[in-house]
Amino acid sequence: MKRSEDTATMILDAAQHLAQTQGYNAFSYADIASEVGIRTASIHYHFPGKGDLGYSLVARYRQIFLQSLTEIDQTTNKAAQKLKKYIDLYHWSLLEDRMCLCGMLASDIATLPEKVRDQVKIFFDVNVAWLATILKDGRKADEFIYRGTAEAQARLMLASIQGAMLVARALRNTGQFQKVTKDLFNSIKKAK
Amino acid sequence: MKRSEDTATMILDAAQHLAQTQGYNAFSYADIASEVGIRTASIHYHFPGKGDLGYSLVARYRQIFLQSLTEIDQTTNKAAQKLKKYIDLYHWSLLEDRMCLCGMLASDIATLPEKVRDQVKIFFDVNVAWLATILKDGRKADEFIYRGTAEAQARLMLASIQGAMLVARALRNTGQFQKVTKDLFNSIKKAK
DNA sequence: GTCTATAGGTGGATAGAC
DNA sequence: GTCTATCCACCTATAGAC
Repeated sequence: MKRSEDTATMILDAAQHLAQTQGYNAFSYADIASEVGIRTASIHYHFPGKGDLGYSLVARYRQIFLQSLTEIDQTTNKAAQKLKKYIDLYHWSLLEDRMCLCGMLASDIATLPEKVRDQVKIFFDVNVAWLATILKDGRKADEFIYRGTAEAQARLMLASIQGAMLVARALRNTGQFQKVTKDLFNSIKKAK
Repeated sequence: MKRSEDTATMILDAAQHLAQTQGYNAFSYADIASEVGIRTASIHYHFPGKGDLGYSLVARYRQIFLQSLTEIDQTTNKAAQKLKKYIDLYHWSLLEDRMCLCGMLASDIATLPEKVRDQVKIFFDVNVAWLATILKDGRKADEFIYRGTAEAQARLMLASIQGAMLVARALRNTGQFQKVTKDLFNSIKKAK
């Protein structure tokens, strides 16, 4: 019940938490209202329908995620370090028992409004594009070694990370995620 | 509206289809009733609560999946061939726009009854155990090459395959799944 | 075993007072 | 902007006739 921030933000925070832990179809306006400490009618004032809420949710998530990627790009030049920090982004989320928001929405994809679906798609495309750049740079710098195109490897890594989160949460075993992503990292890391 | 089979089976078939395409929280007894051509009360006769239905659903899925694995073991001795057929199991599912039932339930894990959760966990454990055996045999037979333990590699492959389904469905691109799993296969296949 | 009828609860959503 | 009050559709579930 944080009362210091503006309501729209508090609603989005609560909705995101619920969406990441339970899924799009498992939370209600009542759940959000209860977490924020307001009434459901107030939510409708800020987000007329659940579709609007979902759209704003993913749009904000994408934007913040993109900022994180930019920060990673600025803090180091080593591709291997960048990749580790990228994996950490997801790891931190998992430590709070949160799935990636878009990984979660991906499972609900058939029931999402078109505009929300598009946002999820864009999120994955951005991830693949960023990863492909890192992988390409890393191979050029002799840090990574892998067969095929950088984009193909990027798609494999995105799928593996999302799947690792999904399975680790089901097994209630965060360590599983760390092991899998470490092995994934090692599979392309060039031995010194 | 198949009337030839027994009702319980028809209910499970419809529920499984809905669960794999929409998720556990996105389908109702009314949806099943409509697909089967009966009333919701009839479903409650066979499966008193949704938890009972969910449990029976995963238990049957596990059993049928295990049969498929046994069949694979019987049709070939080549580890590489077995692995390909294993991936095909998931691929066929995806061609009908179906996620793996347990991958889908994994995303809904926080909202599932305890007994359903346990079934999902067992499904993943069975997958890892079977994959680990194949990977071990394949390495011994000089078909596969990978670092680390067979079990670690098995966990990576399960996560990658589940994630590949998740992302491919979100992007509405089945070809993506084929590419990713092919690259995954090639990453451990020993060149002749 | 399947039906009709219905209960009690919750879903997203709106009108209008403050 | 937030509230109370309310709407209707849908949810899971049960009782009892057939």
